[in-house]
Amino acid sequence: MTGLRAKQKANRTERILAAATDLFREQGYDAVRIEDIAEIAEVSVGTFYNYFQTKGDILVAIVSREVEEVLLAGAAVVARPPKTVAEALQRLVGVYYDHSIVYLSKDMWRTAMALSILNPDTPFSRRYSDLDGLLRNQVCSLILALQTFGRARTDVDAAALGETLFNNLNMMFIEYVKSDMPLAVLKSAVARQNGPVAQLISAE
Amino acid sequence: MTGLRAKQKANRTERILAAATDLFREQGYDAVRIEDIAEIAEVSVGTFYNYFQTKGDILVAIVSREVEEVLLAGAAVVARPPKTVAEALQRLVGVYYDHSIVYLSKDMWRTAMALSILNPDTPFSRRYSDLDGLLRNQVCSLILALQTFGRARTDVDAAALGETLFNNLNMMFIEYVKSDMPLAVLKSAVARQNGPVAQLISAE
DNA sequence: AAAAAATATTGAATAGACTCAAAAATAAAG
DNA sequence: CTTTATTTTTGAGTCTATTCAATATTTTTT
Repeated sequence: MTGLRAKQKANRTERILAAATDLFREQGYDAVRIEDIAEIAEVSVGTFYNYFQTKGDILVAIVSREVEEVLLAGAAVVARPPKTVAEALQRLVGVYYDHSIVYLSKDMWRTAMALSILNPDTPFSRRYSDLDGLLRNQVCSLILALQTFGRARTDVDAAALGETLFNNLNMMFIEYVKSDMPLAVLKSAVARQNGPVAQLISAE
Repeated sequence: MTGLRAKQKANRTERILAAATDLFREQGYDAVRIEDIAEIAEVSVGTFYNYFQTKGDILVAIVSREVEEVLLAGAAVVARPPKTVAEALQRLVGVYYDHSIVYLSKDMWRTAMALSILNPDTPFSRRYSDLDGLLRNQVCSLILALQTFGRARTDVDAAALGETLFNNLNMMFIEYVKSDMPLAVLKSAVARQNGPVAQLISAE
């Protein structure tokens, strides 16, 4: 039975998250003050800090929600991968990138990524890192699936290769949010980078 | 002819950098206050801000100096690469990592990387990004050198592959500074990841 | 349903990064 | 060597994330 307290807690968490999400999107992370979030969420500053450890924490929480969506979208690609290695990789990468930018601004991504490096031991940073790990595994799974379907050579370590490919696409996403690069440029750059690997591991 | 002003400016820059380097190493980035740096460097807080835009800026400046050393060390490996692809890659990676941790703590690296993502347009962040680009090129050059020496297949895009390999080793370094992973574990993880690529591009 | 215990909220106080108008130091001009 | 102009330093003041002791609310006990 959910007591009054539990209900209020869930309610406040939701209000704070919603307020922060809106404000971060509208004004950018830096311009938003905890006071602003607290006011819109109708709680005090102190209460905000009862629900989230730091200002960065709530951003990482918001971004983590988004990464969960990305993960789901990626799973669909792994389940029915395109025929060739190059196409399959590009499809997965495209899904990742497309989903990543629907709700979150570059500013929010940049800040969240920076903060997860800066404070890796915060609960939400851990969650974010875990999700990153799941994405990495997903790329490995894709390679494995391609091997299973006879599309890729089976004499290569799928996990090792998948990790490398994921780390590359992740680092390229960082470059993207750091700059004013358009999404299309990011995608074609990664396609080009994946080219040699796709060529080399494709089944003859 | 260097006037009095120019001399004093160079002198103060040096004092501020030295003070900040020592303090960051001793106490960690967060624990050091601008006031502390200013006091040891024998300038005022305002003057500090005349020389560096932000607290993060000076850290990125310090780290950038270090990356220049790493770049030099890497050049030696590219000039005379080991015989096999796997060995050559591992030698270069090892040189990068070994040099990176001589003067800078994990805390300093973590903070510098996070800040270069957070404020990519600060002058020192640009410099840091540029240096990263040079390191990336160095990995590409290594692949190219291996191809030239007949150690690697010449039918693969060396630049594309080099970028991927660099982005991977860079991302793994981030994982390393985020965690309490020992250096040896980092190195063997990257060696494992590079395995498939080395195998695939080695000349028959 | 009153009292006691446990849990949560609150906002004034703290700390430290950063700013900026006045003062000082250096350079240039007369 | 003065005077004027230019550049630099300075530190008190501002802003905002974060803390914490007092207060209020909810739950448990009697």
